Amino acid sequence: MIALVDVNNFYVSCERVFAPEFRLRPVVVLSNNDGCVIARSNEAKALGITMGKPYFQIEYLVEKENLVVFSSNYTLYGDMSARIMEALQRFSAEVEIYSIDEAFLDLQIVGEEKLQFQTISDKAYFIKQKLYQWTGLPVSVGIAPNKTLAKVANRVAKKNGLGVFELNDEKLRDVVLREMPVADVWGIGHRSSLKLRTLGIENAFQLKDLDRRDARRLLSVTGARIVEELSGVSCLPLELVPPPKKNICCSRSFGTLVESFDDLKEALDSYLANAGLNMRKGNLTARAVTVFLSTNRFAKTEQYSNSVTIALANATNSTRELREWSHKGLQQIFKKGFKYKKVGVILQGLQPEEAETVRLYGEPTYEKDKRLMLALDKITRKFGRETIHFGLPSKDKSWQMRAEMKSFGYTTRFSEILRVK
DNA sequence: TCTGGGGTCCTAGGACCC
DNA sequence: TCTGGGGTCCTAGGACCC
Repeated sequence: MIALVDVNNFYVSCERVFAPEFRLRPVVVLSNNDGCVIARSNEAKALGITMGKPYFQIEYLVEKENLVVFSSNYTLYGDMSARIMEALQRFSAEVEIYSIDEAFLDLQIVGEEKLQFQTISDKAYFIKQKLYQWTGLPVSVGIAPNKTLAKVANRVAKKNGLGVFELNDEKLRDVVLREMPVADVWGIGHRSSLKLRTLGIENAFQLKDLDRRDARRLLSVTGARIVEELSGVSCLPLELVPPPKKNICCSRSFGTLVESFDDLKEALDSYLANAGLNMRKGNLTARAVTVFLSTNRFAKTEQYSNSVTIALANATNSTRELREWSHKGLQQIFKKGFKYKKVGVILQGLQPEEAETVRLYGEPTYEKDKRLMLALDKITRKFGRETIHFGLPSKDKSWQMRAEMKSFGYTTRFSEILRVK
């Protein structure tokens, strides 16, 4: 059996671990720049706050409904995620980390556990209790014969008040699928659900019984697999080892609009530094770099957005080299007179460092770059991202993100450790 | 005033090869 | 007048996920 374990309202739950006084109040976590709502407590959901809601539209609820608001604190969430994932490994040899707050497990009762657990559900309750004890985070567990149905079961687990639900029996499965809108099925998005509606398919049970050829034609192989899985066939294996990344992207919206080329360049440099660090962490090199920028897409003023991709003669993981290319790219697409909201960089055609070919020209410089990057990454890891970077020390960084309600790095910085009064 | 960021997979069509 | 068959690689756009 496959179990899907996920943390309830993950970001909110992380905040509540260190601010238990907010356990009964409506809480939301905002996206970068304190832009949109990206996580909600059940109380916040009950107030009608939807996912992706712009914060300025619900700000009045702070006064009116005692709403608690946090800027996102990814260092905290990443660390809490690592704790959950590490803990899960103790309960199963086969764990697929699917997202920051979800994992699929091959769930079995093995060896001495037979004395402890009668059923798979018993074990799931035990896992749930232990995770809460060890991390302070509440999880839900859905159990079923395959991943798609485990997702379905997880959804029931969230609603039934128990936090655990096993979906094995066929009759029970059909009852549950009938209750489930087709758009809530994993892999069926907005577009597909509209297409399905034209065929009169409204719920997951009807989707399960969709003619296989229609499924293939309408929803491609991805959809065909979903239909199979809903009827109990397993098509999606557990991915125990994460496949290597193909692209690494880093971009941010600015705290205030940016007009000057130099400011854009400075922002781009900082995103590239981040992407480069990420790439080298995976021992990868890039064969192309894309730079993109855009004005505020919600503004009523004239819009401009553009991107350029530069294919590199040699794969590289040198931030210094990539920086030169990205500056050339930025120059190509920058148009004076616009107020920019966002710039970003994508490293593409990633391949393992070992696959690098010897350079015909410039090899000595590149060798020096490699040593430079090693030193740079070491310093960054030890002292933080702000310690050392390419370019001139900046003045005001008007482009930096807003994050006015961010909690502390409780678990990752000694200076910000929780104090008990 | 204020509206996120980072990914993957699939398909169709074009370019090219023998 | 008639104009093959089989394949790969790349890219853009669409759709989806958290």
